[in-house]
Amino acid sequence: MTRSTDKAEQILQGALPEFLKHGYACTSMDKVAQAAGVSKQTLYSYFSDKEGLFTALVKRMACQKFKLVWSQPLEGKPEIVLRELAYRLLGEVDDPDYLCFLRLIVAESGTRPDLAQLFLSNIAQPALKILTRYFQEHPEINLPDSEATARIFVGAIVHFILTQEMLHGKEIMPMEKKRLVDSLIYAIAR
Amino acid sequence: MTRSTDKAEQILQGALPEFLKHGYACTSMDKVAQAAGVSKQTLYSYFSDKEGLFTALVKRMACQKFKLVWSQPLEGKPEIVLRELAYRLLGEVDDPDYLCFLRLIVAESGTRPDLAQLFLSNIAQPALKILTRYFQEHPEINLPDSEATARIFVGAIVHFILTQEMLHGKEIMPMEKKRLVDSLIYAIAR
DNA sequence: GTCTATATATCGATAGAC
DNA sequence: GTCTATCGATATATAGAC
Repeated sequence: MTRSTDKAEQILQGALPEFLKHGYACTSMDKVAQAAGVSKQTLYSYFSDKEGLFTALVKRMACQKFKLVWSQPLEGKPEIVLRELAYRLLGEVDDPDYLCFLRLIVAESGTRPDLAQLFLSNIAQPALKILTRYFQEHPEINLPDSEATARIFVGAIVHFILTQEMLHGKEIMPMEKKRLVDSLIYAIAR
Repeated sequence: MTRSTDKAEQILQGALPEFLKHGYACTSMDKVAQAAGVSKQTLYSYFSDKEGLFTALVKRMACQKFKLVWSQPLEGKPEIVLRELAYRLLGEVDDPDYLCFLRLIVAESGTRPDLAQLFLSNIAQPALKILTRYFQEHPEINLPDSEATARIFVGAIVHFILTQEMLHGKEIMPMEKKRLVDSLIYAIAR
């Protein structure tokens, strides 16, 4: 690893919390420079402009920091595996940075569709594929459409995170995780 | 209706497409004034500042333009009713403004939790309540938890809209609406 | 009440010293 | 290569003419 990539890393690490907290428009290059401990000119020597820095940062987050880590393959009794999987997904939002990252992707998806698709192909799609494959390899669950059912499973959980955590529904329309997971498993693997 | 509220209406109508298209930060008061056909000073005579205008606009959208309209109560055979309901929800995103509105709510939910909660209580929660009630009044579907199941139903559809339309997943990981709806009804009302 | 003109601040990006 | 200083553009918000 060369010295220049170290500096780039330093910049990206400084920029990360700024963009996560304030979003693209409300993050200034001055703040990034200050947070990274370098001058503004150094920023522009490593990244072409604000857009380039942001793009590099989102790629880094989608490919490293928030990359889906489902190391071990799914094996075992459906009710156990699906319950374990549901709680693992629900647990990801215990990281506040992850919520901010999701918010950022949605917020910028209108003007930066390529970043949204990068998120999908690196995070959402792998999860769906693993789950789809599990359904296919366990015909005892007897599903008519493994892929569509995988989307229902993931969708119910993502929607729960969206409403409860991201949109602050916890306080006005609370729902216990256990009730959602129980009903989800009843619906799919009863 | 007084003359002043007419003018306020005119401003809000001009501001609507600007905020929907560009988001809060990238919408300038100059552009709003131009779009509404009034001077900038008139803006500030009807609204205290940019924040006040934006808040009033989101309230208007949540209470009027995008308010959930489920006039007729849900009645009939579960498979028919649920299918009809699913397609009605999926059809709402044929309005591009609705997608932008959702994006805006999510984008600003970090710094404006009150607006996110306004969206939930005026749009998301009523939908869940109506569906929950339908489940409760149709015990032949035999669900262990009506409220949790309603969240699964709505969640699967919202997640579909989120990934396919908002995050532009249509092009890289397409899924037919019919497959999702079929599997959803199989999972819940089989 | 409404418009033109402007005050003040901050942004992204750059030029020049070392 | 890195920093300090600054340019030009644009933002919110306001003051004064009519």
